[in-house]
Amino acid sequence: MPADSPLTPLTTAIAREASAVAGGADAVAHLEAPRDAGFGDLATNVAMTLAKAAKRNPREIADELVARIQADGDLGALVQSAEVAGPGFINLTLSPKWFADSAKAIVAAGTDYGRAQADPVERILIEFVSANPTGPPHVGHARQAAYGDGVARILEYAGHNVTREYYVNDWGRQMQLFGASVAARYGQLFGLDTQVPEDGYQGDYVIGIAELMRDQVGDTYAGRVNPPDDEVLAEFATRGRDLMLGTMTAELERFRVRFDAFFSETTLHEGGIVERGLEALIASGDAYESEGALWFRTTTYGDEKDRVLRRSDGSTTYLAADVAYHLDKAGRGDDRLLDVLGADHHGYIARLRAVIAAGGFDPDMLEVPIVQLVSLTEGGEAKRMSKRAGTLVTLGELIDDIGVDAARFFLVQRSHETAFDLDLDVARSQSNENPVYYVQYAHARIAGILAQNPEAPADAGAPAELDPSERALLLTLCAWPDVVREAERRRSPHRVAAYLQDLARDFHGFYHRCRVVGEAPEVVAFRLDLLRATRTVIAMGLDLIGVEAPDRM
RNA sequence: GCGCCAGUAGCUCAGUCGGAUAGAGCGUCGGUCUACGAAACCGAAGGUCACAGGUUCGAAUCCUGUCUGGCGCACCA
Repeated sequence: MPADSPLTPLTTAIAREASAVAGGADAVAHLEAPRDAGFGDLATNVAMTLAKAAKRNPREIADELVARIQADGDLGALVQSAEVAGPGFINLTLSPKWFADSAKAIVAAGTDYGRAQADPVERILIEFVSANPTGPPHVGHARQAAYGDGVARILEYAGHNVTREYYVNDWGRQMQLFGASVAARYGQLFGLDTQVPEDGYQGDYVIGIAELMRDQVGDTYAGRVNPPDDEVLAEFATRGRDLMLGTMTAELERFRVRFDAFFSETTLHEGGIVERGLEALIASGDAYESEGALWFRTTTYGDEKDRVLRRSDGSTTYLAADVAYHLDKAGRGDDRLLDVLGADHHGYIARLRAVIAAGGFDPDMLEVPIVQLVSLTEGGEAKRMSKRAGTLVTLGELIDDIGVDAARFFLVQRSHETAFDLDLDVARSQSNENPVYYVQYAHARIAGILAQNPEAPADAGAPAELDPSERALLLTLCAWPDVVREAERRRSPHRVAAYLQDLARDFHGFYHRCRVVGEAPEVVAFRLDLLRATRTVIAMGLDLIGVEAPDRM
């Protein structure tokens, strides 16, 4: 059973009273942290939002609302004090009983706290990474992987049905060049003077692929690669792809990212699906012949210019395959398609929407989150990365360097819409300057206390007094369902990371001011609930961004 | 030239369905371990929210314009 924030009943009750004050106008009471903790536990500006509709002074509305809150039996018991401040804010201080009840409720909800809030529930297909199988995944792919998988986890947590898919660009000129490059490296393993094509793949990893291939087939092709014939090239391309995809998925799995499906571009060509897609576009009038080529009239759907589908030499473009692929995806019965693309592909969005629209689907079913670039900093200086020079940092190297937990945390820490610098020195450090350990440490500390099995009576009642740090911690716990909802709605895993830092900070503050073991029974009972609730929320939050929650560090 | 993303503290960035004195981490300075883990806590300094107009009782947030940076504008993928 999905569990709401303990604040929800309060919010609706206050909205109800506010509406009554404003003569029945619709009221949404937004409860949020006040500017200063000294003002109370929560603040609401509901009186100000109603001022216009009710044509009354906001302070007047606020005064009346406060009187009604104090007069109401149920609300009065939960609210210790309510006062009007500033232009019409109402500051609320809640009773210890409310805090104790709320902590209990969160503990009772367990891992259902904040879960399954999606409305409506959708079937969602998310495609991400989709790196060409001609080289190892690099840091940019790592960010897309951390983002895409984080979004997928959050969507699942929210209750959606999610499928993760990887589109494999295993067709065309790049694959041929890759095959030729592997063939050359393979030949070199047998002492042949075979050269990687000038515009081919020069990276050393191709040697590794060639070695793996030699392990598989021995010297079978040794006599046929100098120079290679078409059949041999095709064989090397196919095998090279499979091997590269193998290391790709192994690296991603190490990064805790798994896909439900890999969709091969080649199957679209060989199955005649690309041709069928083009025919459909011609039939619907969305494609036309001009200058010897076949064009997709994407301008109809808001693109800047029309795009070529089949070149004048008869070969099809990348877009032609993507037409087939997206028509296929749109027709599978999903409610929503997410294509996570890198910033260098954002010009492609209009084309993709055109495909969806031309296929007769609602173009709004397609969402294309763009992940901005990530660069690395080390020793205070930008780490230069070049594909040509082979100084590209791979996902595997990043993991070996800073670890999966730090890599995933850092890569989703910032909004995907912002280009950012990842400071390797900070990410590497196992000290207080590393936010991922800061959060994990809070989890481990709680586990340490709970391992002592402190005991408390079940019906202890609420403490008479609360420490400010107890109030702050519980109120932050109350925000969890909102954080998840925002992260889901806006496809923003970074909100989860930021929240975890807030929560860990509140916990560490609480830890330093409040002991658990050896206090009065009702105090132990309340604080144990706080610990359990915090541990659960931290563990769930970390899981949503693919980071582990250790009991010991 | 056109389009997308951005410009907020020394650095890296949150905050942008308009709300009180704009936040965090790191860095800097100063404190705190004979009690559940100091990978921690407490305090201090640090800002013309790129700039200029506009809307509003109220703007980092909305509108217009300008400047700066990244990325993209293929019969490449």
